[in-house]
Amino acid sequence: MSSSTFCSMPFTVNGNLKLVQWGNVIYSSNKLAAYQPLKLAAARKLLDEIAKRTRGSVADLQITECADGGNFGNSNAIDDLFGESVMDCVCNHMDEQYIIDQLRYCSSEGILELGELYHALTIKTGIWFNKFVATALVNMYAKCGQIDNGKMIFDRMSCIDVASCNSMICGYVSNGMLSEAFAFFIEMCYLDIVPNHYTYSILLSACGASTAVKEGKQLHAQIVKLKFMALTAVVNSALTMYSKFGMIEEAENLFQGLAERNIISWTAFISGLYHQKAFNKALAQFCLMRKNNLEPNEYTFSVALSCAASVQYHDYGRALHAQVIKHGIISMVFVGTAIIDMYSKCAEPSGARKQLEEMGGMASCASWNAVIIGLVRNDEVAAALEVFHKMLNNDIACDEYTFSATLKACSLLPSLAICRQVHSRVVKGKFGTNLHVASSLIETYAQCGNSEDAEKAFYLTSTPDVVTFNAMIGAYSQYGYPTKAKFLFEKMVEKRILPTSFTFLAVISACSHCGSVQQGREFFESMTRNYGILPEEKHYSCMVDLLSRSGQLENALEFINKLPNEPSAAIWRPFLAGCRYHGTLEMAELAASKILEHEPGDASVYVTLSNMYVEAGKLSDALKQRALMKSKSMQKEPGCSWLEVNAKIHRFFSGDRRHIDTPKVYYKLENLMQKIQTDYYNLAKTSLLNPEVGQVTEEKCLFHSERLAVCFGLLNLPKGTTIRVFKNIRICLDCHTTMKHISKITNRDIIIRDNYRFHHFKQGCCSCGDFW
DNA sequence: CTAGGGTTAG
Repeated sequence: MSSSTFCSMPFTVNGNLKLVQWGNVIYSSNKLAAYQPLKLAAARKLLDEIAKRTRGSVADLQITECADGGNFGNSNAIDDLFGESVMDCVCNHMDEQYIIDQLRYCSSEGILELGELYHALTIKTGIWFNKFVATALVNMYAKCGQIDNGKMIFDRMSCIDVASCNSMICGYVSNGMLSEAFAFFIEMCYLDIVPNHYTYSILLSACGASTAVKEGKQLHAQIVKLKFMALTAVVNSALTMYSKFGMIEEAENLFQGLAERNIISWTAFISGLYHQKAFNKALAQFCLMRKNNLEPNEYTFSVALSCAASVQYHDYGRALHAQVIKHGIISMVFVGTAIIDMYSKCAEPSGARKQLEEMGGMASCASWNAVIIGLVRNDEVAAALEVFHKMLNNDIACDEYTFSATLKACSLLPSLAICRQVHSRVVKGKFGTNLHVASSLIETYAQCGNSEDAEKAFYLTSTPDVVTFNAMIGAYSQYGYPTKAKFLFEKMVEKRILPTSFTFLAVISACSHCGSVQQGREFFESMTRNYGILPEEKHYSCMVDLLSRSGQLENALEFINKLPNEPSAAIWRPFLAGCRYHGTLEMAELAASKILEHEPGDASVYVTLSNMYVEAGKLSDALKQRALMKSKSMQKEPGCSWLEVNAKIHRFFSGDRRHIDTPKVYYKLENLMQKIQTDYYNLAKTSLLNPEVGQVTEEKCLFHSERLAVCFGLLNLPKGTTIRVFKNIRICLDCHTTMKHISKITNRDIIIRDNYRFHHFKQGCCSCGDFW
């Protein structure tokens, strides 16, 4: 093989890779504009080295700061490759080891452009004949994502050995081509090249990256046989592999058996524990490591921060933050993001935002995401949208996590207008078919009261997964489309997608809404029988709802009595709703007492009972409930301004309800709602993503406040009272919860009649199950 | 020529 062989490759000196000399500095011309400061620094390093080796004989060596390309195009030197004087210097002074070192640097930093330049240099100087240099080239291309070029060099090598093969295998693994890696391993064995401990290290990590448990175990057996177990790096690979498989006992055995544990061993084990959700144990190991005088690095801190975040050890998280600063690694993106995540999960979103600001331009998309998600988690929905807006303004590329989190914020508001705006960004970024984003879209449109768009988002996904199905089935169930919900469930089974516990909750609830008791029961039974899913309290509660709502109160009571655990308020509440609907006072009294045992401050129980007494003509009992409620309830949740409002209204209207001055009620409520409306209007206005799109006009008074519902409940207005319900607000007056989804009813007056039940609405309340 | 890390959806 001669150097002309190389010249036929895509990277010839005169071909695609244009090397230019400018001020005696060699650049790769077509990549120059893309040079980051890091790469410029690498070029400078090369220059310094040349200067050193030529002992300054190239007098006019200087680097020109032209990271942006500058007036580079004007240089006459563009096609003037390697000026003679420089080439002489380079040829005389660049030895193999230097090139190998530089190529290694390019590999670790992933600087393909500079690597290509060195490649050209090796051809020009002829040192690519050296097999160490060639191996370094293979490695460089493989690490820079150009595995094909690596393979081309490998195929042209006159003498391959285990090291060059390892480079190839490693290249395949790091490019996610696992089957190619294994095939190459087998091929090298055929060629009688004996794999060494490096080979096994690489392959073990490849197994960990896939789910090749069987192969991993075989490799483990081989490293034992080959006596590689004394080598920390090899055992570290195996340890990491078992951690990734979730086989934490195996990982622990390997870890305990290690004669010498380095920082990688500890980090691998701690992170294995983290993924097993053994957070406390992971943190204990972290402390133990520190006791053994091993200094954590950025990897170790990241995982320790994640553990602290998961168990919400706020103080420990802060201490870790301080340690990270002390170790001088605060500017590393991964650690910074882990710190943001820690503050987000420890309910200190302000700390998260502060860290994001500290990171400035270094912050990655994940860093921004972590802040947004933290704000959403802590109910700072408007702030979350604000951060998203800022992210767009700063031209940070959004990913599926960003959209999921932002859409979640929209669904909590809920605001259809903002949801639509985010959706437009989703489409623009081509994320519409991403399953995470699609699921979020379905959920958000459903919460914003737009079932058609939820449906559209669903049918745009070509291969919906379990979450997507769940979101859509949940939406159908919530919207009172049991037939559609059941249809989709069957489709899901047809497609061999295993339903989850949520799926069953949604379909049983759908059955409950359309009175299909038998079918609901069948779903409930098949859940455990056919899918091995154990019912949770939610499912039991849903079943009680199914039975009670259809009037099978005896069966419901029997069902409750057979429950494996002591029935909680969540079980008795739907039962009470059923009693209320079917007017069975004695059972209602039982349910009420059970609920109050668990939750003595639940005002809705008193209201319900009081209403039932009124209906039954037991006015004194009704008043007794009122008095009880007045003395006991609504004292919880200190600092909540809504409760103060509630209390005021309560005081205002306490006494004999039959003499309520209706216009005053109207006026008071109107004022109250106007205030809320203004708040939400301002909120929506400030968080508008694209101000040029227009003002918020359509849905300025969307809101979602359970506490408002409590206000209504406390009022307990008499028959015939008219309340003007603002657009899109629906509140169940029986259980006092706001309907989570917003109806399309606009500016319609609701007449409170027939004991607060609104039969002319077809949808049921998601909490108490009452049809309105 | 080898080993370790962060954020989602019902």
